[in-house]
Amino acid sequence: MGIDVNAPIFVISVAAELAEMHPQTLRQYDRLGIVRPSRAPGRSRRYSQRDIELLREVQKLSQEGVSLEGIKRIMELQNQVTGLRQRVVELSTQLDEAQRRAPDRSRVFAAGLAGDVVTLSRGQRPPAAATAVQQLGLVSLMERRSRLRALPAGKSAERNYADDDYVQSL
DNA sequence: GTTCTTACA
DNA sequence: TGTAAGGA
Repeated sequence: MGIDVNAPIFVISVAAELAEMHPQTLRQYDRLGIVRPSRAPGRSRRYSQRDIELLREVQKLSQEGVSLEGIKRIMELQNQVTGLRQRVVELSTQLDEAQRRAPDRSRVFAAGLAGDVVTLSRGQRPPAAATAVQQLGLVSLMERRSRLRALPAGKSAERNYADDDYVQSL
C-alpha cells in the first residue's frame, strides 16, 4: 500500500518549499479558495501531496498569464468535470444493469439534430434536418444570413456586418 | 503557526 | 493585480 496522496501531512512551510512558493502566497490561495488544505485540530493548515500538485498547477497557470480569479474558475470547473465523470460511470452501470434485468425492445433512442436524445418507436426515423430547423425557430436567422450575403460589395469596406445593431435591423 | 496591513512591481 | 514582508 502506497502513500495516500490525499493525506494531510505537510505544514505550510514544508508545503511552500515543496511547491517552491512563499508561505504567504499559499495562505493567499487558501483565502481565495484556490487551493484549500485541510486543517489540523487547531487552526494550522495541513497540505497533502495532491495539494502540492494543485499548487504547481496554479503556478503554471499564473505564469501563463491567467488571473487568480480565472484560476479559481478553472479549478472549480475541473472539480465539476471530475464529479460529472464519476456520475456518468455510476449511471452507465445502473443503466446496463437495468437493461439486463428487463430488456425493453419497444423503445429506441436516437440523437436529435441538436444533440438531444429522442425516443422513437422501432423502425421510426428521427425528424429530417429541415423539419428540425423549423422546430428550433432558426428559419428567420437563416433568412437574415442570406440577406447579408446579398449586400452590395462596396458596403463591406464601410462597416462590419456582424455588428449587433446592424443585424438587429434586418 | 494565524490574520491583518502595507509596500512594491 | 499578485507577491512578499512585518507586526500583533
